[in-house]
Amino acid sequence: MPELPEIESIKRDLQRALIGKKLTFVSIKNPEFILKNKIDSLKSILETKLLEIKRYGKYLIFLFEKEGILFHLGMTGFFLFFLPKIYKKYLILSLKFQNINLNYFDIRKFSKIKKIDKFNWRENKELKRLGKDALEIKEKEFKALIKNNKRCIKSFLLDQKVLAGLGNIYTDELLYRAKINPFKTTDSLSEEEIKKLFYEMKNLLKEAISLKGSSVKNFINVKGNKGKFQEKHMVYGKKGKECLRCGSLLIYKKINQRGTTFCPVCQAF
DNA sequence: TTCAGCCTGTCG
DNA sequence: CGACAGGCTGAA
Repeated sequence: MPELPEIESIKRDLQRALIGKKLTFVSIKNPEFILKNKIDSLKSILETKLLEIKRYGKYLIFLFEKEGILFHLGMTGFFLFFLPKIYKKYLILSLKFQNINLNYFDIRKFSKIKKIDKFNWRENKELKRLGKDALEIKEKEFKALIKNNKRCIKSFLLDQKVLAGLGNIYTDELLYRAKINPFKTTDSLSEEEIKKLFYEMKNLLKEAISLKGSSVKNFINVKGNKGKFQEKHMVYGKKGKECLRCGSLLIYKKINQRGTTFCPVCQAF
């Protein structure tokens, strides 16, 4: 479910509420899930303070005094400061930070939770194989990555090993804004197009973060509220509708098993 | 590079 | 009922 802007929104909400607080109680509500994630126990973080929360790509990293915990929310993972009845059956983990309860849920159970080394958290196996974070990457590095590649631009943007953070919503929205056909190969892009792509990516992500992410179906933030960026979507989930720029009908095709919506005219091949 | 698989829900 | 869903992995 969540891509970079959603994870960043979650991170900011969690930070505001939890930094400096001591983890006083942990309760595992779905032992099979925790077992599958190979977490033997969470004792090492109990009774220690939460010092920092980081985001890298679509990962969230909680740094406690002695150890870190990494979360990847998959398609349908979410945190809430309360426990609604309707979500009880999806509850994985309950954490108590002094006076605040934090519950972690996952509907489809594609998420990942791991204990990681606090000091070298970036060296963790999962994080190490990610490319540069989409918010942090510099124009020069972005250019170099693109030139070093020759598959279609959509697969390139989606590949977390190259660029971390973009998912299906934001790649479609980005390619629409940059007026680039998702099937175009990276080596066919002009300097102009690459530059446009880079700046549109930064703007798109910043705008999405400022509106607290996109809530198309499941995404809710820590307080249970929806994001607002879905109101700004131009193509995602709009196949068959008219392009807001030129009026042509938006087309839907699959790329890498992912639904892809684009305007055949504005984003001509 | 493709494609089933991981799971659960919803929509047509 | 099948197709699809903000993701990702591992095997052919």
